[in-house]
Amino acid sequence: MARRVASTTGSADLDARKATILEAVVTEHIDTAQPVGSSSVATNADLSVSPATVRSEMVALERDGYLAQPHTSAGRVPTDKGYRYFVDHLSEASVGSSQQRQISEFFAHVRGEVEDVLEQTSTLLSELTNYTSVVVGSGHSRATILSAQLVNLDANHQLLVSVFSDGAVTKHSLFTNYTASPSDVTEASRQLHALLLGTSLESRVQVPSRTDTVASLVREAVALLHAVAPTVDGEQVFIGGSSRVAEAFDGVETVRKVLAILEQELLVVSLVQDVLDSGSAVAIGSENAYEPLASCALIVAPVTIDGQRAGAVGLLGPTRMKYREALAAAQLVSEQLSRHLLREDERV
Amino acid sequence: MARRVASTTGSADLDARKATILEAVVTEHIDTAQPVGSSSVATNADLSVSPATVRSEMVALERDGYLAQPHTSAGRVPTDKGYRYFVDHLSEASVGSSQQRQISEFFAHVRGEVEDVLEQTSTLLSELTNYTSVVVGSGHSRATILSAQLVNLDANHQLLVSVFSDGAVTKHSLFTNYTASPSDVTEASRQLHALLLGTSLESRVQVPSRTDTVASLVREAVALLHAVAPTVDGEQVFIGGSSRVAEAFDGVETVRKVLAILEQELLVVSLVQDVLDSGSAVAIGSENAYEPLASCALIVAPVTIDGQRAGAVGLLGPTRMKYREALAAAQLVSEQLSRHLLREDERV
DNA sequence: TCTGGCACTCGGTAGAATCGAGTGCTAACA
DNA sequence: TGTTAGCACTCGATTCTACCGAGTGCCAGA
Repeated sequence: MARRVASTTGSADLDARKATILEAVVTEHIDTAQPVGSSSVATNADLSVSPATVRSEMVALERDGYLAQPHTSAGRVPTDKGYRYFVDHLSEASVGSSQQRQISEFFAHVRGEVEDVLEQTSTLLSELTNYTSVVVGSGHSRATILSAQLVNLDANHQLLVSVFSDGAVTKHSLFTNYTASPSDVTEASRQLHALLLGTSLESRVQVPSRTDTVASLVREAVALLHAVAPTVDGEQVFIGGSSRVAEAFDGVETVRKVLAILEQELLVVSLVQDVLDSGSAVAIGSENAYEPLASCALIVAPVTIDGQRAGAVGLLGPTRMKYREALAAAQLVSEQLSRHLLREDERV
Repeated sequence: MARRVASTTGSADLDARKATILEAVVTEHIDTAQPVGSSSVATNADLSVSPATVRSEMVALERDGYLAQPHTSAGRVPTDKGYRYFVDHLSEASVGSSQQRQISEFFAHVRGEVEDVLEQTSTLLSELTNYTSVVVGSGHSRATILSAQLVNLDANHQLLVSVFSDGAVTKHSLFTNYTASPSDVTEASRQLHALLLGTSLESRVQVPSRTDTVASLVREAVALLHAVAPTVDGEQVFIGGSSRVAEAFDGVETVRKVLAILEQELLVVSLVQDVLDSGSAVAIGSENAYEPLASCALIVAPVTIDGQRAGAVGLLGPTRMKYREALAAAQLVSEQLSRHLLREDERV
């Protein structure tokens, strides 16, 4: 398991007692949102030592950057590094059985287009956890093309409609500076279909080199499709429960900043991708590449089809979020979603 | 112009001085978010009377429900009825020239699919006004069908892909409890295309009554398309600048509630529709059918193509929003958008 | 190495005093 | 009759103080 921040200071594992204390502080702070004092740690965590002992350990933990004091004579609060240690040493937890049922129930009955499933999944995840959820559906560059056609909207404006084996349908406008007759378009559409059928967006396709209208249409349509394909443009982002941002923070300004981020799909995609690349399942506070997320944690679980990344599900909450439950929920949902999409895929 | 609330108490127009005072109170309160006192009205509004006179008028305005006092010995605040009067008697204002340029600029250069245009329009509107914007694109029930095809995803799962004259592309999954061979699907697709070409979703279509697989496929596909069409399902909603909700209110709880509403597309559509139906351009506070919007105002301007409602643009802000500017912006954008869509449409 | 004891810090809360914006009322005035 | 100046009054907001207590750091003793 990655321990990015912890490793930067070269610190090894904490000894058992420090670890227990850190865990107690994190747990209680997540629960109460208040600084945690030595005495409550001494009583709650079942190490039979006095508050004074806990205190001296806390001093050490603060020195090493795991804890911080809002001000003298207040309790301790975990730092990002403290949360990081906590998360990295989290005992695996499974989601509650009622939630488990809710998830199975959902995937057993959900039906319809992939987009709808992804959107509903994002709502599900948000309702399960009470955090804002993010579902990213990656492009369909691996899917094969089942159908491609050109539809004549206008003498200079055709619509390229493609259907993919994963059930996706895309449309792209093709504007030409020459005029194509309806019959040209029909013929181009026929050729295009024959040409692209069974290929994927990653395939090389032999386009006609002739210069007549039909050939030009075909050439431009293929180029259009292949040009747009590999960009992030293909990524679909679904945000669920954005109103929960307002539950997670109590400063209106923080809420505004976080919402502003969620509005930018590209940014969200890249944040999620960063977490996936980091090798960890969570980005905590300043680990997020984006400053306004300093008080947020982003949990991400990949969605795969046949071992291929097909997207990701994520949860965005405050750094003091309930990592154990949220991680478990994200993981379970991503697994089930992967399985669900695979099943859809295999039908082809 | 409608004066829904005002008319409920049977009150006629206010006399000139009361109107001036009310306007002054509303204007200042919108600006400062503070209760407005008699003296500042006396100096700012250019009726040459003393604060005492203003005061006695304010008493009357409060009695009639246009103003309210947060507590004794505070200034006055407009009620929803007060805002309503203000809005109904608003002098027409045009948007600033720099904004006007921004809007023309936008519509001169925007290109691509309708959905993209609508989404970008919503961003534009939000940036122009600093309020959260709503753009609703209505269904394409009037548009004629340019193409319809069935694509075989699976023995029991076909995808119905339709292309409309307005450039819209829809897809619907068709699950059958019988098995259709690829050639059946191809044939059904051919028939379907011939059958639907040139019709609109409102047209009656003569479906084959035979019971063979192909006919069944055709019949079910037509039914599927026509069943889904007239529902609100066809409405597309684009929210722009949802983070600005957090700017408009300072209670996190209010922000949460409003965001929660914006998450429900159907609700948003119906709210917008309500305003359109009301005959006014704005729903203020409790005029909104939905209680959590009691502190919000919703401005709506219809988008039309050929006199037909094709959607709407809206702005959601606090009741103390800048009505004049926001109304002007919404109106101008809706006009330009209508023109833009019409141009797209006429090309067909 | 741990612990109990203790002085100390400092944010939060409660209460009192004060301030002042704004009101309502009244009596006089045009 | 409508308008105005004057004035007492109200009440939220602000400031100040005192004080409480949770929590700390340190130290001496077990």
